[in-house]
Amino acid sequence: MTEYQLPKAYDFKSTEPRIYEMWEKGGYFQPSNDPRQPGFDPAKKPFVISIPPPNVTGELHLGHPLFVSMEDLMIRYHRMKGEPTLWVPGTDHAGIATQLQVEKDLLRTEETTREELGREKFLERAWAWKAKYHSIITQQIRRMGASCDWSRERFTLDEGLSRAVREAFVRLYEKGLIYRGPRLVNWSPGLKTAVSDLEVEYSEEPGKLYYFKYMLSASETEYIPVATTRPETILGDTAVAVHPKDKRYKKFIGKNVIVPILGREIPVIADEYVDREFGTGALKITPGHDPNDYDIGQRHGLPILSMLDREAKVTEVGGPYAGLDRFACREKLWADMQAAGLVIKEEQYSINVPRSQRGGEIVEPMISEQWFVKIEPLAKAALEAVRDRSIKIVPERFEKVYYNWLENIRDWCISRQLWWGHRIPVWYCADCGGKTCARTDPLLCAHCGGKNIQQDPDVLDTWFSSGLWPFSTLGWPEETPDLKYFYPTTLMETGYDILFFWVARMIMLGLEFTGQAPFETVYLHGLVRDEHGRKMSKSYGNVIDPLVVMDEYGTDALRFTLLVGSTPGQDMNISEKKVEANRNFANKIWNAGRFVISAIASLGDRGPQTVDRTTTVHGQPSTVNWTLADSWIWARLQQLVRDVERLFQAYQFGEAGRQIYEFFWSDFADWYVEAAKLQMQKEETKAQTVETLARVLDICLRLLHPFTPFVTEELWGHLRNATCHSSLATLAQDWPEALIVAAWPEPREPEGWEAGKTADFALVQEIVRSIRNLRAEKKVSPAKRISAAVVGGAKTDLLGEQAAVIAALAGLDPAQFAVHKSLVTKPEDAVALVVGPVEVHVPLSGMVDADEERTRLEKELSSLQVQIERLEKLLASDFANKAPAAVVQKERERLASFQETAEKLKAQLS
RNA sequence: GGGCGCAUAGCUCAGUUGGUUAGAGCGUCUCUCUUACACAGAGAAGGUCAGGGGUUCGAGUCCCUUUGCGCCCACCA
Repeated sequence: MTEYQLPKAYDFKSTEPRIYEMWEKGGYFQPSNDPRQPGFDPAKKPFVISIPPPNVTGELHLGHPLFVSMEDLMIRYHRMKGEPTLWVPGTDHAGIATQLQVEKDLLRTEETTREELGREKFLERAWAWKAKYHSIITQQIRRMGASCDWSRERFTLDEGLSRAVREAFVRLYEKGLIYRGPRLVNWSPGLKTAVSDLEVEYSEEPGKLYYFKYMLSASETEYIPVATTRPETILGDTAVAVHPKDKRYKKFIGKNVIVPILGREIPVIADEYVDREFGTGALKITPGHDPNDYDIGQRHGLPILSMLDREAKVTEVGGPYAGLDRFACREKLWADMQAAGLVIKEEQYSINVPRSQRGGEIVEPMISEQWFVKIEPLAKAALEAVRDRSIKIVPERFEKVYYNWLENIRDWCISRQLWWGHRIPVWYCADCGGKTCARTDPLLCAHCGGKNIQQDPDVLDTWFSSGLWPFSTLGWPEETPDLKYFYPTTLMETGYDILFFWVARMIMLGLEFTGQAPFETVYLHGLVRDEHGRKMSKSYGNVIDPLVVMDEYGTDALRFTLLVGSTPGQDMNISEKKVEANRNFANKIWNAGRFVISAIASLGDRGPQTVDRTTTVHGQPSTVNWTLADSWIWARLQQLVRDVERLFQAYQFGEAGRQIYEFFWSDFADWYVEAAKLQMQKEETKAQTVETLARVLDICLRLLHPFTPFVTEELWGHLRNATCHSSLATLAQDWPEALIVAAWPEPREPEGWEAGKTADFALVQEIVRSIRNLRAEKKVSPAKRISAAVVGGAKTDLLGEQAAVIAALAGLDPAQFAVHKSLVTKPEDAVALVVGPVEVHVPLSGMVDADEERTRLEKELSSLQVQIERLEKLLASDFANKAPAAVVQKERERLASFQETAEKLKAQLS
C-alpha cells in the first residue's frame, strides 16, 4: 500500500518531460502500420494530418498551442481507435517574416544591413537563425504534448522540399501556367518587394480629399475640377476621364488638359467607369499607380508613367520633385499648386489605406516585372473539389467564403524581391535574351547554347512552397512508399484566417500535381483573443505567453482550456483564470485517481474474493450484489461514452470535453466516490466497489487522454500497476503498456435497465440534497449527525436499501434514521421535507419555528400549484394529441408527481 | 457595396436533428481543514436567452425583421 503514496497535488513539472520522453522513446508517435517497417499492410486506411508548419521566426503565441492541441487530440483519438496514425511535423521558412527578423537582428547586433553584407553572407545568417529558432519551436511543440512523428519532420527549404518546389514550378512553366511580365503589383517600399493581393490589408483612416483644377490647354480660364486622395500621383497622370454622358464635361472630351506644375498635356477621355455622383465627377488617370486607372489606361491605350521608384521616391517623371519621398512630395506639390492658383479646396475624408501585412507601411501600386501563376484553371478544379464533396469544410459556412474567393480570384504574383526563400529556377541569357527554366541548374542557355546565363535573383512566395506541403513532405515528386500510403491526407486543421493563403492553395496545387484533393476534411478553428475578446497585441499588453502559462499551470490545463473553450470556426477568449480552473481539474483527476489507486492497493493481491463473472453487463461483470450506485455510475458512464463518440464524429470536441469534465467531477468524484467510501467499509461490497472504481477511472482516463495526455498517462500507469498487483489483476490483462495506445472506449447500446436505476439514484440524490439544504439553512454543523425519518410510500423498499447511503451522504446518524412505509404519528418538532413521493421528517428540537415552517411549506406549495396549473393546461391542449406519446407521458407523470407532492404538503400544513 | 458571425447569470462562455423548472467556470454570499483533493466539500443568491413579429401542441434552438458589436471580401477617385 505504501508504494502508492502519490503526492497530494499533481506535479506536472516533473511529470510532463518524463512522460513525453517515454512516449517518444517508446516509438508511439510512429504509425502502427508503417510502409518503412516489415509487416506493412497497404490495405489498412491510415489517419493522417500534416502539421501547419510554424514559422521559424521565433515568435510563439497562443495560436500554436491551440492548433497543436486540436490536432493532437484528433491524432490521439484515432491512434487509440487502433488506426494507423501519422502526424507529419515540420516548419516553414516564412520568407518575408523571417528575413525581416534576421535583418532586424543584423541591425541590432552589427549595425549593418543585408545589402552591405551581401546575399551569400546574409543567407548564412538566415540559416543560423533558422537553426536556432527551429530547435526552439520544435521543443515548444514537444512541450505541448504533440504526438507527431519526428522521424518524418520536414522544413520548407530542406533539400527534398526544394526539389518539390522546383518540380512544381517547372511543371507549371512548361504547361504555360506561369508567366512573367510587367504588371501593376502591390509594392512594399520598406521591404522593397512585391507582395500579393492577400498580403495587403486595408484600414480605414482619416485622410483628405484634395480638389483642384485641371486647366484646359486651349483656355486660360476653363478647367475640369478633379478630386484625389493622393495628389502626388498627379505627376504620373496621363489622362482625365469623365463619364460620356456627363453634360458638364461632355464638351471637353477629346480636348487636352495641362498637368499642374509639369505642364504636360494629357487628353480628356470618356469612360463609363467614372461615377458622375462622386467627387467632381471627373477622374484623374494614373495608370502606373492605381489598379483602376491601369485598367482604364489599357482600354484607352494610355501611356504608363512610373513616378515612384522602389523606395517610393519620386522619379525623374516628377521633374522638379524627383528624389522626394512620396509624402514630402504630396505636401510640396500641393503647396506649389496652391501658389499657382490651381487648388479648389481640401475636405476631411476617410480613406481605405492599403498597408503591408508584414511591415505595416503603406503599399504603393506600381508597375514592375514579376512572375505570376495563371490561376483560373487551378481555381476551377479547386472549386469543383469542394462542390462535389471531395473536400468537406468544417464549419460548413466557410465553403461559401471559399467559393466567393476562388470565383473572383486574380493571378497570383509569386515572385518576391527577397533573398530568403526558393530561388526562381529561371536563367536569363545575356546573348539571346531567352529564358531557361530547368529542374537542375543549367550551364547553358536552352535557346542559343550560350554560357552567358544568369539566374533570376528573386525568390518565390512562401505560400508557393507551403502550398505543396501535404505531399511534398511525404516525398513528392518521388513516388515514395510514404506518399503512396499516406497521401491524400485525412484532415487539414488550421485557422480560418489562412483559408485563402494556404488551404485554397494547397487544394489547387494538390489537385494540379497529384490529381487528388490533398485532404478529405478541412477543420477551421477560430482565433484566440484575450478575456474581453480583444486581439492580443504587444501594444495592448494583453498578450498571454503560452510558455509562461504552461510553467504556471501545466500543459494539460492549457490544452484543456483551449480545447473546451472552442467551437469550430468561432473565435475564443482566453484568460488565465480559465487555465487556473482547468489546472484544478487536472488536480481533481489526480486526486480522484489517487483515491482509487490506494483503494485497489488496499485489496491486496489475494484480497477479498472478486465478483461473480458469470454474467456481464456492458462488459463489466454483473452480480446480483450490484448496488444502486454501482449500476447508476455505470449507466451514466456508458451514456457518456456514447455522447462523446457522437460529438467527436461531429467535430464537437469542446462539448465532448465539457461532458467528460462534468461526469468526472460531479457524477464520479462528488457522488460515486462518496458512495464508494461507504460500500468499501462492508466486506460484501468492497471488492465490487473497488472494481467499479477501477473500471470507471480507467475509461475516464481513456476518454480524457486526448485532452489532457500527461496527467492521464501518469495516473494510468499507476492504475495499471496497482491493478496488476491486486486481486483485480485479470481486469488489466488486456491493458497495453501505455495509455497512449490503449483502446478507445467502445460505445454500446443501453440494455434496458439503465433508465430505472438512473431514476432511482436521482431520487436518492434529491433526498440527500434536500437534507443538506435544510442543514445549511438551519446552520447545523456539518460534523453533527442528526436523525431523520423517511416515509417512503411506494419507494420504501428502494429507500430502505439505500438508507446507509442516504445517511452517509446527508450526514445522518444511521442509528437514528429509519425508512417507514407510512407514519401514523409524525415526529414532533420536526421539519418535513417533501421530495416527490417521499417525505423526510427531520427533528430539529429547538430549531423549528412553527410559523417559519408554515411559511416555507406554503411557499413551496404555491410554486408547485403554479406548475400543476401549467401542466394541467398543457395536457388539456392540443399538446396531448399532437406531441409524441413519450413526451406526453413524461408530462403526465410529472403532473402526477407534483400532485402527490402537493397533497403531502397540504397534509403537512394541516 | 456584398457576405458572414455574435448578442444567454456580474464576467467569460456552453447549449447541432425544436420537447421537463436554460447549464458550467470564475466572481459574490453562508458554512466546513469530514481519513482523494482547501487547486477542496456542502449550500445559496443571480437569467422576461438583445427588441419585435411569425411557424409550431411546444422556440434559447427554425423563419422574417429591427438594433448594437465584430470579422471577411470588393477597384469608388
